[in-house]
Amino acid sequence: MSELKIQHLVTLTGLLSRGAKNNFVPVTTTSLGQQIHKSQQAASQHLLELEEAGFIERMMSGRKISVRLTKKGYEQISDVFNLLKNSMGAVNTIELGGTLVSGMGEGAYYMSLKGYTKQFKTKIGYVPFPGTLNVRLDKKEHVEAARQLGSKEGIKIDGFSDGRRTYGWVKCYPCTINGKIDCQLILLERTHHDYSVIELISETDIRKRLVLKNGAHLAIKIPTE
Amino acid sequence: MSELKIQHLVTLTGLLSRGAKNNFVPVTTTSLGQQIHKSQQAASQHLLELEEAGFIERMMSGRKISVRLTKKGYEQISDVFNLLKNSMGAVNTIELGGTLVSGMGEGAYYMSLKGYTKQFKTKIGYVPFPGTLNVRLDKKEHVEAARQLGSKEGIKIDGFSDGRRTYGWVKCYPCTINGKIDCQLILLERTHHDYSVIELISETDIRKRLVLKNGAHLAIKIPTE
DNA sequence: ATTACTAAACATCGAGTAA
DNA sequence: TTTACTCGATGTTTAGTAA
Repeated sequence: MSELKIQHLVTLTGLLSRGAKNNFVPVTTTSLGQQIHKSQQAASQHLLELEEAGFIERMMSGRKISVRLTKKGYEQISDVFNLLKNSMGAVNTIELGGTLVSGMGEGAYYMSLKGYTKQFKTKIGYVPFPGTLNVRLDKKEHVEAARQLGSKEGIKIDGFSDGRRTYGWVKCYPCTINGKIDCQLILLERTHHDYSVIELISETDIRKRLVLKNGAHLAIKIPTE
Repeated sequence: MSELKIQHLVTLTGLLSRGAKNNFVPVTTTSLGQQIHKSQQAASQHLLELEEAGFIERMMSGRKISVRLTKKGYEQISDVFNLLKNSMGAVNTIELGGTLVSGMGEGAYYMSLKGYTKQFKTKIGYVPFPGTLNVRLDKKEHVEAARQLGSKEGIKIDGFSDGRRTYGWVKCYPCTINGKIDCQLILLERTHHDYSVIELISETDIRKRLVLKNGAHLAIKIPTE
């Protein structure tokens, strides 16, 4: 990762933020210590060690110190920055894996109600094929990830009432199956305590398109942000 | 700086780069140890402590571990990233301070030679007012910064010969005086071993414009990059 | 005021090892 | 195989203090 001792990165960053990239800037070990939440003595030692390692240049005028980063020092901090940048950009998808199971058939019924289909048309752009794909998540961590998904923003289909009973909201999350088929993972208000089986809807009949039988394994990717 | 122990930042970054932002990802303490250049035991301990501090969630299936970052964990690493980002962007100017002194008068003579003025006109856009502003740098670190400036790229005015003698190159660095007047700091081949007095040229007569007497204090800012 | 030394307290690490 | 414990070695920080 780096020649730089990790503890010194903080100190180096403190110096950088004081403008020590190009200029010698005056630094007292006391103020630097406060900045890095360490003692005056620690700051003093860090400066000595950073100089020894060639990351900074120190210049004493009387008892005062001025410091600036060397090329090497700046490059080190820059390396760490890039590492962090790359790591942060790394993952913006949630990946789930599971087994296709037969639904109860109720999903198909509910999702084809006028109260829902009108909203689907405007909010996800199509009326779903009648019938949901039910996928059992086999791994603990995938169930947990699905639960986490529930706390994120999705496309909200509002609930409604037909006078006799009420129908809960549905949240849609665009995703892909096996990297090929675009579909929506839906979370239902009425079942939102069980994340071990998820439901997927799509414009076309996915079972037919992928020639899927119950027991087939599916990989589902959900982009986030 | 952060609630996060600095030593754990590396571990957290390692997890992040494995995609542990949204998904639980399987992690063995041995492989994590290798990734962060520490032992299996250290990695194990880091995970325990990171969980305790609320930065990650661990999930054990048998002897295997899956891990993902919590919101708090991601925010912490994101904070560090932003801190670094801000620090890195912080300073792109060199700042010098010094006292106005009377020049030898030779600067004025040399700079008004045809061999130079023709190049000034094309390379910095004007023919400088005849006469340079000499500024004595009073602080050690400013002299050092000026020396450092010499190793950077500037606008190069080539030397020339009039048949009897040769005249050295001049490097120009755009800068401002007291945040107001645009001018050029010039480094001369013939004097480039002494950085304790710098010379400034400008299109107009700076002494008059700023009503400067010898002994006046000047602040000079030189943008870099 | 300042830097930086010493010595003791504290933290971190890895070898060995249990489960 | 794993994870994670104990414990001795090593590294780091701080209090006290000299200069």
